[in-house]
Amino acid sequence: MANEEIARIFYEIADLLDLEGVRFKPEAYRRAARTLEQLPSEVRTLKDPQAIRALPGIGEALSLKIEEYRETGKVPYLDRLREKWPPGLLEIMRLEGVGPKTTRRFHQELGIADLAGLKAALEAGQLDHLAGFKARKVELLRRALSQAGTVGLPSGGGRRIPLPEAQRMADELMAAFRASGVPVDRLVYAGSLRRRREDVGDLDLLATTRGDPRSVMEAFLHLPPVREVRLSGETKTTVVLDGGLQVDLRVVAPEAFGAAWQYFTGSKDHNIRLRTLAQQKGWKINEYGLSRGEERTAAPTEEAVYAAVGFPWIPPEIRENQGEFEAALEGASPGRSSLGTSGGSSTSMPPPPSGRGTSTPGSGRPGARSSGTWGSSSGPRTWPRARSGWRGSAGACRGWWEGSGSSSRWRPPSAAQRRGRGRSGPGPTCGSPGREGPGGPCPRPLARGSAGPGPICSSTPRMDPSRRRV
DNA sequence: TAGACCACGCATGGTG
DNA sequence: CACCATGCGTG
DNA sequence: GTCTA
Repeated sequence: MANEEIARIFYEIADLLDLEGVRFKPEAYRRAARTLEQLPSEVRTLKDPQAIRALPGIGEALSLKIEEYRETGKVPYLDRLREKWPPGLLEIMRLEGVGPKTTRRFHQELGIADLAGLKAALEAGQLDHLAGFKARKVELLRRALSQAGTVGLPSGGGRRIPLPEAQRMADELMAAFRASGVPVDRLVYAGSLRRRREDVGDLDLLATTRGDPRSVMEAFLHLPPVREVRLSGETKTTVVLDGGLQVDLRVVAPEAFGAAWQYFTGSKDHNIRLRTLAQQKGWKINEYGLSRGEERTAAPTEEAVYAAVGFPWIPPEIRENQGEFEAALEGASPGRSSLGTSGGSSTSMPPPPSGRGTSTPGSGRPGARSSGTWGSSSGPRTWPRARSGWRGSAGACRGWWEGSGSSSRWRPPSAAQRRGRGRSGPGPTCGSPGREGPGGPCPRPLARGSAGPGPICSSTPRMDPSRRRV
């Protein structure tokens, strides 16, 4: 019995609980599901209940359910939930841009129970009478629906690609991006690719610039392989490539590079843990740096982020909240050693051989190496020294600086800028059919090969069916 | 056993 | 028009 | 739901 199986069950329970509007539980189930998925493949099948109970995010109740499933092949709790909701609702909820709230409204207010019903209601114009649903949203829904039919759930969406392939695509994309001549200072990849997961669901790129991030976004949107623009703002843009791969780009000021890279690399659970730990020390961490009250500390390096919370730099490969924090403390405190023990793995420890050096600290730019020796598989690794007392420039690291040197001027991303976005900005998503967004036409309108009467920018694979995140 | 449960960006629609 | 809340999404 | 104070 594969852990994946249980993970899927937990994901489904989470979705159903979401439908019910339950708070916190859904995330708890997903957290547990992610933990199960990440167990080292050699241990795909766990035997000792106690060991399971010790895994992060899995407590009394969930370990019992696991045990239950193992012995009876069933999880009654899930069955009960399933009885309460038409199965079609889950399909609806997986539509792009449609979440639990919207799904429940469809069901409760319009009696919609599945995709077919939704489509019918859409064509009958029933959605127009739904509060909060105006032309724009209806159009987006129409798009999502048309895609669900074609590329839909089965294999089209949610496909994860093997690391090597993802690496190639990232390299190519970054090269093309650079070649476009944008004024990006640093350009690196993050996410599960940087964590060297076996396969990745999307690409995460991070760039820094001292100039106007909008011009960076603009250039990105027009890269050749970009098929569709899902959303695009001043600091964050999401596109879909021709192959169906989603790529997220974030742009921050150089001063925030470390914080942003850390955040964007994840994993989610690692980030939450780190931020929670920071919280306990009175710090707040976000992708722009650290803050404590009015006090603000930028974070040009990842080290600075970890150091603020009292940790050495942690290699991306083990950032899964699977014991790396505990291990880091042991390694850092004189006297003890041995990682292992805690809960799961911490196995995949030794980073890839420095061979293609790109991966770890440098990610494509070895010069960015922010740490000492973490290579050579042998011996107790030397955790990079945590530099404490590091202080960055004051002021939030959001927005960007105009000009440079002492004359540089801080420009927060304000409403004024959004207004000014007028003709030159990226503009919202892809304009609705008939019109173009303020930012001009979508790159590659009418994607080639997009089956069906696709609205602009159509044909996009969907997320993983189980809504699992990278 | 009570209480907390990360932190944020973008798009949309509603309000004044 | 500016502003805010909401929903969905990212790690 | 889990976890911690």
